[in-house]
Order: sequence, then C-alpha cells, then structure tokens
Amino acid sequence: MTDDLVLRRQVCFALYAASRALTDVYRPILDEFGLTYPQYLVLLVLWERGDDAPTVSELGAALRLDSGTLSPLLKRLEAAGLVVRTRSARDERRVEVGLTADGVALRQRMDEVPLRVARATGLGEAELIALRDTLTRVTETIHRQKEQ
Amino acid sequence: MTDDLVLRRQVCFALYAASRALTDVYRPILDEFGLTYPQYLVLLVLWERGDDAPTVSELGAALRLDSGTLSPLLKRLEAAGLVVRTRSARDERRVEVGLTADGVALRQRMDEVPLRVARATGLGEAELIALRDTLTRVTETIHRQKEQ
DNA sequence: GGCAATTAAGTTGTGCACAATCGATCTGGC
DNA sequence: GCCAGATCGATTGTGCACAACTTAATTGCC
Repeated sequence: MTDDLVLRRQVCFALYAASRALTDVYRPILDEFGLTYPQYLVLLVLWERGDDAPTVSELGAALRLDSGTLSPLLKRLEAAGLVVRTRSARDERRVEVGLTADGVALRQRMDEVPLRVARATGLGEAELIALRDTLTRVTETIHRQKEQ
Repeated sequence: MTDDLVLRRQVCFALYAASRALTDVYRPILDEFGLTYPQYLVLLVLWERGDDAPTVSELGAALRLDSGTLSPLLKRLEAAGLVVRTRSARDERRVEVGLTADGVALRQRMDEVPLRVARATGLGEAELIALRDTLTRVTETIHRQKEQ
C-alpha cells in the first residue's frame, strides 16, 4: 500500500506531467502567433461558434474556466486586436465576446497547428482517439460526481 | 481539415481538461492537510528518497519544475514545518531539501489519498494502468524529441 | 410595483509555471 | 595558482487557475 505513494506509479502525476509536456509543445508554435495555450483555446471556441458571440460565462462553461481567469485573458486578446467585448443590449450584465476580422482571419493561418502538435506526441491516429476518449471519460466522471 | 480545430476533437484539450479536473479532486482532500497539489508531489519525492535529501535541482529533475517554481514552493513547505533547506557543506551552491519529523509523519496520515483519488476517476485498476502508461509514453516521447 | 434572491462580470489575493536574469560558487584547462 | 565557463539557487515579470468578494443588473414572488 505504501508503494502506491511512489511518484511514477500514480496516474495523477502522469496526467499532470503529460499536460505540461504538451503545453511545452504548444508554446513555441503558438508563440509564432503571439498566443498562449489558454488564449488559443478561447479562440477555438469562438471559431467554432461562428457568428453567435458567446458571453463570458458561456465561454467559461465550454472551457471550465471562471471569470477570474477569463476576464484578464479576454482583455489581453482584445488588446491584441483579435476579439471585441460588448455589453449585451438586452441584458446589461452580459458581455458578448466576438471576433474581429483579424481574429477570424487567424483561423486559416493556424490550420496546421493541431497536426503539428499531434505529430509531436509520437502517437498514431487510433491511439490519439483512444487516449482522448479515455481522458474525456475521466473528466466527465469527475464532473458528474462533483455535481451530486 | 477545418474540423480538426473543433475543441472537443482535440486530444490536447482532453488532456488539459482532465488534468484540471483531477486537480479539482485533489484540492479538497489535500486541503485537509494544508497542502497544494505541487507541494504534495514534492513530498512524494522526498518520501521516496528516504534519508538522502535531494537538492533543489534534483527535485526539479524528478518533477520537471525549475527553481522559479520550486524556490517559493519550498519556502512555503519550510514555513509549514514539513521541510528543511540546508546549504550543502561540500558545495555551497547546493541546497538540500530534507524532511522534518512532521514531514515524515505526514506520510502515514496521507496513506489513503491515492486510493481516494483513484476512486474519483471512475476507472478500474486495469484502465488506470493503461492510461498511465499511455500518458507516460506521450510525455517521454515529447521530452525525447525536445532533446534532439 | 417593490424587494429579496439570483445571475453576470470584474477584482483581489494566493499559488503555481516558466522565461530571463543575477550573484555566488565551483571546475577544468592552462 | 588563475580565470573562463559552467552550475546552482534565487529573483523578477508575465500569465494562468481558482477562491472569495464586490458591484451592477435582472428575475420572481408577493
């Protein structure tokens, strides 16, 4: 039982280390575009949404990040000219996050990013899909248990 | 190809989300002991080492963290009375990180932490081992490629 | 219609992560 | 023995993450 405490036997450390290693892969690639990894994730959501600009809390729900993380991050994306934040006319509490022309255009320029990163993992497509599905299941199990 | 940009199709997001979800599982458990997750990882290494106290850079090699992260973290562990930092007599550049009696004793009290966390993932033992091995392989592939 | 409860976003404070830099110490080649 | 280069840890600055709190706007209940 004591052996379970050994670092390399723990899935949790493997997950933590893999997550940071992957961020290391992203960093130099995203640097070319002046972005950080969480900023890139926000853009992925915006690109996926197309025309209907999500609110800050909808972004938060998609990425599971709160306003404490998103507010300053979105300000930096706005300062970079990729995003605009506008108070909703119908509900003055809401802030809608939309893409600028530059933000939309960036999508094409970053087309090859996922492929470049996938290559760096050294895994085949089938393995990547299996890994992703297991991880998604872990994440969803954890979140489901937390809601109860 | 454009579909590859969709958030939920990316392994990378799955890894990032799973890592944060797992940290969420650790947080309330480690809170009982007044620890954060990275602090717990440092203790795991120290417990594993037993008597020979590692230096800051040896800790960094084990966890892949640099002094910018470890220096303040170790000061907090020292302030909590779990760890002592002593300049090596033989090489005044090195700082050896040892456990206090409290730090050693904590190991027993935290014996069930891995089990409690493993349960929260909702995966069986075989799945956990397979997931861990895949993740370890990803991490090592990435680090190997970076060294070349 | 009035007001308590809720919701939305922002702010503050703490603790990682990591790049870049610094000062002190050590090492090897001469 | 000396000194250029390397190593070690700490520090500074930026950017997440997240808890706790604040402010403003909205909703529902009566």
